[in-house]
Amino acid sequence: MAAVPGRDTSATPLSDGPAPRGRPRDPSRDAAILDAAIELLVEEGYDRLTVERVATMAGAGKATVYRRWNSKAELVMDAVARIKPPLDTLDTGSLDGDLEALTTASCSQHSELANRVMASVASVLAREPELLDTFRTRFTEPRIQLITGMLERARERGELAPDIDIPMAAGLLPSLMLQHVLLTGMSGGREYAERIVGGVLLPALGRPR
Amino acid sequence: MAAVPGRDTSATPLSDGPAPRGRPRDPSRDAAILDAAIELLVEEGYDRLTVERVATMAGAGKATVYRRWNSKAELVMDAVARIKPPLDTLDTGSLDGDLEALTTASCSQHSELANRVMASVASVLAREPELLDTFRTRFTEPRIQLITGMLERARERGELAPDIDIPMAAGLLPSLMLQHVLLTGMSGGREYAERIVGGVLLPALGRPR
Amino acid sequence: MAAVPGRDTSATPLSDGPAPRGRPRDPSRDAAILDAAIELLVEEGYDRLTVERVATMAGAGKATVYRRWNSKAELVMDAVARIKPPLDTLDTGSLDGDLEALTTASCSQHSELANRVMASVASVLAREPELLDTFRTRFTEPRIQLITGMLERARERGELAPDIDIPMAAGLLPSLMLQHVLLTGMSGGREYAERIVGGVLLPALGRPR
Amino acid sequence: MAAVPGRDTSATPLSDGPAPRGRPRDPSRDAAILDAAIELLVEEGYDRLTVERVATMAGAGKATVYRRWNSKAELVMDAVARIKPPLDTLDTGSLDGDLEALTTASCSQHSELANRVMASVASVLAREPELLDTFRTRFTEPRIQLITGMLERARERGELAPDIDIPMAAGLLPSLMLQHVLLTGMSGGREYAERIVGGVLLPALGRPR
DNA sequence: GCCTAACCGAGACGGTACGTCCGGTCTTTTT
DNA sequence: AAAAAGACCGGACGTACCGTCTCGGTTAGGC
Repeated sequence: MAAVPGRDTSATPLSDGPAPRGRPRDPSRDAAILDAAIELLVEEGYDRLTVERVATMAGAGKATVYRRWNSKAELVMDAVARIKPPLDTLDTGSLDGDLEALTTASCSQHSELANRVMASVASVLAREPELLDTFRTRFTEPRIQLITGMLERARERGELAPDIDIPMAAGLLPSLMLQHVLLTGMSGGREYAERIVGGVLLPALGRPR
Repeated sequence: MAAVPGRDTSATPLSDGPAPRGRPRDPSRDAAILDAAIELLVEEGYDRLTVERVATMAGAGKATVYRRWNSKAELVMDAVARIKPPLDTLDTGSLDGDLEALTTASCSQHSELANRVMASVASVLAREPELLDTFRTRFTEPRIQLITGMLERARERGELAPDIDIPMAAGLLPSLMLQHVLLTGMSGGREYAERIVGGVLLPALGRPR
Repeated sequence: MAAVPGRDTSATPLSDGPAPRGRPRDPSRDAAILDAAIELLVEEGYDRLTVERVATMAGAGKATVYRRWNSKAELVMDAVARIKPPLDTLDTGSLDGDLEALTTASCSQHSELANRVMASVASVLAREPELLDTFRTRFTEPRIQLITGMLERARERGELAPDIDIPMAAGLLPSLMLQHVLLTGMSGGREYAERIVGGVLLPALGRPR
Repeated sequence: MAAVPGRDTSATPLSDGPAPRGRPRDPSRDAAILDAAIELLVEEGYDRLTVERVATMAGAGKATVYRRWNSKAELVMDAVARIKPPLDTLDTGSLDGDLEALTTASCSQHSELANRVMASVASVLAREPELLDTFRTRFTEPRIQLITGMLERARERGELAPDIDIPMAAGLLPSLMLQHVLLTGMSGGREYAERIVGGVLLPALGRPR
């Protein structure tokens, strides 16, 4: 597999080359820089975030940043990819239980942050296909996969009609939550998540209202 | 109604004050500048768009731009607000007919452009509540209103169950289309719009699949 | 003779053309504008003086200024030319008396102002030969002529050796006074003028110290 | 001695402070920028000179210019101060020899250039006392000092009457040469310099014509 | 235990866009 | 037709940021 886009790992190759010489990179700088990037991204948005400030906040020099990432865009993308989904797995044994857990997760502070970041970053994605790919692979798809898995388990248990369009239904909740943050600037809260699940998602899954 | 945010109309007040003195603003400059802004926004994205180039393309001076808008962000926001929805009304007399027209409109080149622009602009909206407001009032809500109207007419005709969550359902199609553009960089095409309508929207409206 | 450079008199021709139609120019605007120009020139210098401010101070519009002068430089030059020498004639009947009067005039507030203005305007003169000509004809030469006349009368009275280089000697006092203002920013005062006359001018005229 | 006004030396202190950190300023940029500034100043004059062009000619960025000087005015002043007098010393052993050398120097191309630059810059000096001070200290006074020294040596040798006003006499030649350039736009040439020395300076020094 | 290469923070470098201001022109209404 | 007012184009100013480079100083090996 190719090297992960958005990250310059030239000095710390996985496949050991001709033996690394010189002082090795300080791995603690990575975390410090990415944390600072996330913080600024959330507080200020993509275009107010400056590499200089990220470096300063991380107690690093600009060169240390650019040694690891080729551009501001790649740095930010990598920072975003670090945001872990709120739930790793989502398996309570029943669709109703899973949906309950999903509802809770969808309105968590963590999810709101993810949505804000997504908004910040949309303009870059729109013109950098490579970064879009990184972003999808490392950020969006894991989240969608969570719901897709949930729905597939439900189908296997016979809780879902066999003709439900699972990939589409899986995108429904995240998409509407993102839309809401984009258009109001605020999280919708648990109330809003419940309204989506009850009013739109369940009917779309062929469940009675 | 209050003055529209994102636009400096100080020299052309709607409510005629103490008689305007001096040379009036040339309204043709507004159109020329906004058109240039939209063109650049679509071609280059928000942060590659420069005010200088917008002005030059419009055959205007930078001062003429900044006399009307206080910043690049406000200019762009106003330009976006000028994008008209592809359909002004959507009334074929039946829900099925309306949905057919909506499907067509949702995957039109025009809608795709609007979604791309929305992506370009999301990062600015995220940190400027005033601009977000302008944007919602003049761009998003008219679009949502179109679908809301359609659904309300359907309900009046008895084509919809009375307990359908219309506002939520109205956001469904645009939200998923935007999501798709954001995450793939391409329009989904008519195919994708049909899949949303058939697989998610109709069920959510309580219609048989 | 050609029209005086630095002044656009096209609408008030000396040689009566095809009879002037419409509203005649308001001659009071000329004075108001030139006065404002002088004031700003002295207070702020040539490059901080703006035509806008001159017009506003004169209670005029910019067009009224540009109808009369073709450029800021010409306006300023014309304003400078309006500064009258402190003494029109200088004839007490004896060289000593004339020199006394000259000394007094040379350190007057009026002369200091003229020198400041000269400093302000030097940079324009250096690259606009036409304006330099206007300036010499209407400002510098009348002043030099005053002293030249004084020295010629002295020679006729036999108070001067016949081989004195009168034009050169005539420039001596103004030149050193200007130099002083240029290099110190302040007038030298009567003391300084007396020192020039006694220590340099009189000896140069072949008079005993 | 205090820091030289008109120059931001904050990053290269003469008195070594707490050890300089980061990449040191490239001294070659100073020279390149100042040379470009002088060239443009002579060719175009003060107000046609633009910082952008200076930077481009020097192969520098605007930031590099503004890191060193706070404004165009300070940059130009510093550039002027770099112009070296055509003669460092002036000592032939006799007053006549020194005067001969001075005459030659006074009508050199170099002196004319200095006078043109002085004219360019006079308007800024008139309103910025700090810059005037820099200018005097680093440009005017060294030149005057040359002649003052010459006259003092002559006095020691007994070639001058003891009551000659040396500072005043020292200013005579440069002042009249500057005046000439200012008022004619051309150098007077050797002829004019000789006329000053023979017709005004020598008599003022009490020497027979 | 020293040598050397690559790291580190700091910050200067070339380039480019921002938003402001001014010169000179043009277009309104009013006189 | 001239007046005041002020919009118009063009272009310079001084600031800020991106991505690169260069300092002095540090931290691993390899010898």
